[in-house]
Amino acid sequence: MNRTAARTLDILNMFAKAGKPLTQNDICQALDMPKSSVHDLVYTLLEKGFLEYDNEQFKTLKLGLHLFEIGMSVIEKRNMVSVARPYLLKLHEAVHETIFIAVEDHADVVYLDCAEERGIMGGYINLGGRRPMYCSGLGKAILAAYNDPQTVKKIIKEGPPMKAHTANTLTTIPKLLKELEITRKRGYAVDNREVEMDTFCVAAPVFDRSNLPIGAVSVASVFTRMPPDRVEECGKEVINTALEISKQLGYQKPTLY
Amino acid sequence: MNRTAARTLDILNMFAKAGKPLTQNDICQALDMPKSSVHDLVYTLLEKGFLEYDNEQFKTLKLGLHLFEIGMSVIEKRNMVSVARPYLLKLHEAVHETIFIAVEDHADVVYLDCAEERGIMGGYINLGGRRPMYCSGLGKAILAAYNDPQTVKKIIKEGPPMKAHTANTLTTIPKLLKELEITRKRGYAVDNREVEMDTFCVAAPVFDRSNLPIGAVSVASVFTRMPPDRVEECGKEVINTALEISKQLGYQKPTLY
DNA sequence: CTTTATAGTTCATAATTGCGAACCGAGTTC
DNA sequence: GAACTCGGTTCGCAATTATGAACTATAAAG
Repeated sequence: MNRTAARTLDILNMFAKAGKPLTQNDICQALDMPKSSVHDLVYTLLEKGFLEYDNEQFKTLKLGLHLFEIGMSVIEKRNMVSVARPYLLKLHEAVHETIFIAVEDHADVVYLDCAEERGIMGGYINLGGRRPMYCSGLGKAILAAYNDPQTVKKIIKEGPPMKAHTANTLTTIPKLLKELEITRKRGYAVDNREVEMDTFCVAAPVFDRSNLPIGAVSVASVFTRMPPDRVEECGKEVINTALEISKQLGYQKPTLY
Repeated sequence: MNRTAARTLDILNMFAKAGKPLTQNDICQALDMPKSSVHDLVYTLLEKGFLEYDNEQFKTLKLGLHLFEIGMSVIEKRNMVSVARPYLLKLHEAVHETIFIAVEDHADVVYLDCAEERGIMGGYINLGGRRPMYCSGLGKAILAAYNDPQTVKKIIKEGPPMKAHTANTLTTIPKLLKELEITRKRGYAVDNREVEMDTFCVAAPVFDRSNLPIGAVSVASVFTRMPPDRVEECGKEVINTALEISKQLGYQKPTLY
């Protein structure tokens, strides 16, 4: 790896994680780099608009708007999102819950878009944010769609060890595989308070023209609003929506899933 | 400037602009770099998740999802957007047109958020996208708010020369300054087909606690839907919305604007 | 099946970058 | 007001990176 390039990218990552303006010195400490080296890279990042000075505090830095621009261009080109949008809105109309669409990335799901006022979930989820696949409805929908224990194991092992977020979290691969078996039969995945005390989701996978799962759609709600018959209803809706999106993306197989 | 860092960032920019997967060779040509140098940097960008291989075509590269994550984190921290969102939705309810919120960046406005189904504007505008300030309602709202010809000149000169996008575009600084004078008196800015043949916008500036304009809100529509009395109506609404948002951000002065 | 073209990889050495130490400037403390 | 602190800047030599040329892999053409 090229050290200079790696350091440059590490600095960007650091700012993204930090969530607050930082000084050059903060970078030195966190990344264990000499001041003079940080100085040179920060200068370049400033020149290129990837960093800017914060107006509030003297000599503190933050990520430049330019990175927002680049970030948006990433998903504009992944056209699942644009194809899916009208379907997400329709699903939202139908169930009046927050709708998410996400893709797999390493052992996580990454939230790409939502239909609903942001913040109604208590601000837990940000677009661009991540969750481990094993404890997310979206993640389990995708994993179930692979229909292959080996693939599931491989994916999960790419990420950090499974850990309990709540009493309901599945923390071993056998438990997860059994749950995926049920998910496949049921047709939709369920997150029954596996990552937060009160959230409850149902989710279904989206396939592309090569019949591989490329993402998932979810209906996210709170536990108290989801008695069994409501779960069933939302499950049917989310399966339908995911299937319609899949068809738009060239999915052929008349769904045995 | 640090050449390695600059090249690394240039590669990211190139992918963002390109809008399609690229090969290492494409990079060599576009950025005039030797193959071996590109190779090293691409390797690092891949390792760090800033680039990934495209599944469709062998050995072509595209921007990694990780950059979407970073991009979103940029605006999460600029809290005007989160504060503004409910107001944008309310304004949308009131006027049933597409609502945008944008900030200034160099001589451009950058679109940060919208309320309305994406794509209703014919896909002209993407969140994260840019327009020159001089031919955008949002831009003119911000410029008018500075209330200082020197500042306006300085900002406009940061960008490329003013150029006509349509017959209505203002292409000289004196014309622009005169228009800003009218804008100030009227209270809202107008884009009367200055950048596209049929779009018509009204916009008003958003201020922060130091009473400086930090962005603007617009109602974007098409020319045929905007007779004078409708413009007046939307103008009043957008001024109100911008003011409410400004107040939330600590704006004090009871608005002489 | 040989040739040509295209894209990527490797490697030794020239060219650039990294870094310690010294320095600056603006606050704070004693 | 001397001494200390915290953040940033400068500079010359040691350490790392960049690169041309040679090489590999794969696909397309003859």
